[in-house]
Amino acid sequence: MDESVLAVGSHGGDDCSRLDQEARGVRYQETITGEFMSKFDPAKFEPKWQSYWDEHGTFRTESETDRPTYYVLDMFPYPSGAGLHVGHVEGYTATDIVARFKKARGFEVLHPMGWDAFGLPAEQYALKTGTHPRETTEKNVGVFKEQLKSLGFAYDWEREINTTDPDYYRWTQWIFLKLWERDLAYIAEVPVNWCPALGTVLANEEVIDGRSERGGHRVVRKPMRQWMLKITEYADRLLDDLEIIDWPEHLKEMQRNWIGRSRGAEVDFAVDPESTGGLEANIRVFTTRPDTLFGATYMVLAPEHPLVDEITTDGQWEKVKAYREEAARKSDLERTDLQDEKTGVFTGAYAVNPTNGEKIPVWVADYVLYGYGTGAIMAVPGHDQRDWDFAKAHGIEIREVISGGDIAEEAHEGDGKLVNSDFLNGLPVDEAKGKIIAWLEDEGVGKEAISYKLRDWLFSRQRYWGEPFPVVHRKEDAAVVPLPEEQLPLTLPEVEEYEPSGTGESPLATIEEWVETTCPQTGEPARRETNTMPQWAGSCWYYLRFIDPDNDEAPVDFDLEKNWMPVDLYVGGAEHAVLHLLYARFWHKVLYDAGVVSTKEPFKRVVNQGMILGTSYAYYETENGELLGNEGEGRSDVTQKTVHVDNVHWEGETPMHPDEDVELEPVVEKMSKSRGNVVNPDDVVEEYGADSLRLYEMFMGPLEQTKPWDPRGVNGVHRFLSRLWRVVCDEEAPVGVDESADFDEELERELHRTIAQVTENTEELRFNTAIAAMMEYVNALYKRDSVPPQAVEPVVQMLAPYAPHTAEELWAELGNEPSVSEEPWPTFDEDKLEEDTYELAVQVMGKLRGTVDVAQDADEEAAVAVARANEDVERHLEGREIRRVIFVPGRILNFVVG
RNA sequence: GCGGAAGUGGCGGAAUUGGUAGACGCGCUGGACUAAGGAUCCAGUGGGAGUAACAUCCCGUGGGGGUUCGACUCCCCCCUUCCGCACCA
Repeated sequence: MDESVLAVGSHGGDDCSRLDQEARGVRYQETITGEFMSKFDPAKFEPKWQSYWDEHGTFRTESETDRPTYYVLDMFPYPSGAGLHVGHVEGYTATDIVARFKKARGFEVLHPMGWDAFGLPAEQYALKTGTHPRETTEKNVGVFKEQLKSLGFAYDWEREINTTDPDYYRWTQWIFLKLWERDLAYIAEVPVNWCPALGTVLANEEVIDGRSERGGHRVVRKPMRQWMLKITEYADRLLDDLEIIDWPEHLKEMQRNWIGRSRGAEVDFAVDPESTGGLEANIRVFTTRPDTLFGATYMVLAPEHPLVDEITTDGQWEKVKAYREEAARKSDLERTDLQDEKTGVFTGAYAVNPTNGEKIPVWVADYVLYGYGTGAIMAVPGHDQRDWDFAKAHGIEIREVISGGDIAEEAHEGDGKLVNSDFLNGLPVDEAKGKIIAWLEDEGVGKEAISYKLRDWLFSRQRYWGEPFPVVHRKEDAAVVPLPEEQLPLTLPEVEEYEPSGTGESPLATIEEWVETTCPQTGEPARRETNTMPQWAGSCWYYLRFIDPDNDEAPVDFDLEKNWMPVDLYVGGAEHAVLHLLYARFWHKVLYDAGVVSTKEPFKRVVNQGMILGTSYAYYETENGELLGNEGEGRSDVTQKTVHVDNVHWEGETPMHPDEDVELEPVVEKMSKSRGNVVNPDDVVEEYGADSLRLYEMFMGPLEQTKPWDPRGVNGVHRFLSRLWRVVCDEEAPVGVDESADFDEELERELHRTIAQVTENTEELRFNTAIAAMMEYVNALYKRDSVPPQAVEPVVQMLAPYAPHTAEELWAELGNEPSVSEEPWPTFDEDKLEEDTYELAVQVMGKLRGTVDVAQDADEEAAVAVARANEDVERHLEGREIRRVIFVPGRILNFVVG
């Protein structure tokens, strides 16, 4: 028996102070305290084991190993000032269980953690307080790290990385140079999402409903000089390689939608020179329905389309100009949602339909997007609802070219036979498509084409707190010159002001001595790039750096990469389903092409942990200040307000407003500061210990599912740990561990069944049912007076990944050498799973009429004999003819009677 | 509107190559131990009928049809909820 462990586990310490603060009666307090401390008290041993793992390097990973490798990764956090929330804990616990489990199963496990520490919040805090983002970041990282350690996660902290560390972003810059060398990075003057409040541009993905994803500020379109990455060049591979990875379907589907590949044709329409005063021009459109070409009755150019300037006639110029200006002022939001009526203006020009020579009017309308396809369309109102709406509004002809619908009522977008289409008449849609494409190609006026929703990645931000671009702009000839590799990292200079210049340039532009430099090739005067990279950059490749964090020759050693990649399991929030995962896949493929890595895809398996919801307490306030309870729900003249959870006044089971006589309504919703329904992991750890928090989050339900937090639920798992604790440690418990206790067959069978189920469930990430199985087993132990150590030790070993501190403590208490984290996973014996007999369900006409015990190897005849000896069964068979007997050994016996 | 996922006790959830629905936990009810219990232990807990009690029977996995000896599980139609995309030609 390890005495040091015992000593920590028993009386002593300063726990009284906490209870003092709770202002309980003195006598009550003493009794409770005394009793509590001889019981299960995680605070007494959790920190001890955390130090033990640290000191012994229990979870250090050997990069070079002969054992099979397993790489399990969390989406590393942005270290915000708010600290860790229960959603982090959910994902991190899941991976921690897997890491510890795989280690016990003989794998060399890589399970690292780091910080995605560039980003807006630290910079905005700097704007407000003048604190350097580096300081804010360091402080927040400290808090996060302490929180993670307090939860006992088995990270190899020697591999900790931070994206803001120059030794790290040196390689982010290096990868950028690879992109540049491969012609995948370029500068363009593009209309961007400019957010005046944040003083920066945002990527399309960072704009939601016309507002910034972070902070909800207004976003407008503005043309600016920007860095772009040619992710579109990889669109096909990003789409096709989804087939070779094991991701949840919804996630793949979101990526497919985002890439948005569609097959169709590009068709050239000549502008009729007569309508434009002799100007010759060509309008190229993309369409997925070339079969409807004969039904095109007008064309539309996006307002931004450059041809608008050329073809608009003098008579229409004023109107077109006004329309374009209005469209430019509108945000994307206004161009879509707020607009029922489709607006547009006629340019005065006509185009010629190549199939029949017909002249059709060319309009400008903002329902056509400049960024998709060619920015121009042929409009077929008979067979496209959007065009139909527009044609109706502007009195344009609607022509039927596919039969089967009623185009007077709505556009017919489905299948049918071609009509009014010359040589296509009579064909179904599919065949017509093939035939018209062939015809277009023969005539040289069109070809088969593929279009994508995916656009090139807007890769620069006008911020200070990001990776500087490793390039200079030579003044002489405006050439963009990359820095040579040996000059990396290009570090961020110190600045006085974090304020963006307001014109769109970053604060870096104000640091003369940094900006003014010379060209590394010619020595001529040059300016540094003052944009910085977006936050996604650092997270695009961090999983590689964990494999080889101290390498100063390369981002990652090629052989080590080969040994560890791809990541076997990657767990994180669904909010990164598109952006981060798509960008990281893109960079990985570029690195693959550049020979830096050996794998085509970085993440073999991805799992999104479900959101944890909180309960808030709502009431409703009318315009004149009257407060209503749930009777206000759904009324349009009221505003929903929330009472902070801590301020709810409980009248028994009823939540009441603290000041008014109003009954509150519990609402289960996403946790947010403003709702006052955020559960702080630190509080739970303090009250119940880290193991109970871990266990509860895993017991709540399936990992991927959205689940409501039940504050009483933690109690249940805490009770379970406490029960197991008492079996081992409490002499007054109704059951104790005793060397001489009988390890009977029944108990042994229970144990082996438990091992089988926990093993299988853990492997499949079904932690909730694994925990349930362990609970059942512990309940079974409780039915006895005493149990032998060999009946308890395996369950302690299986508990270790889930509740590691408690498991370590019990393992030592059972007289074993530390640490249980170094022990192999228990095995089970197939032969010990089954009894000699089993309970067979007997049905008559499919209804359960009784159960009987039959021998394991009973055949149908034997089973029927036993079943018919059962009164209840026999009663239902009485006087009826047995027409058929269905016997599935081990499962069911069913009599079909006449 | 389109796409994806899902509807099971008072609550979170178990159980699907079709085979005893409701494991495990919360909550609740009763009892034990107590000066006390928000500790612990024991028992019970889907709904209904029935019995002195035990039996026993009927209904039941969002709704309606179907396949089958047998359906939470498979097929068709409908309803609801959540998530994502949203004028992508």
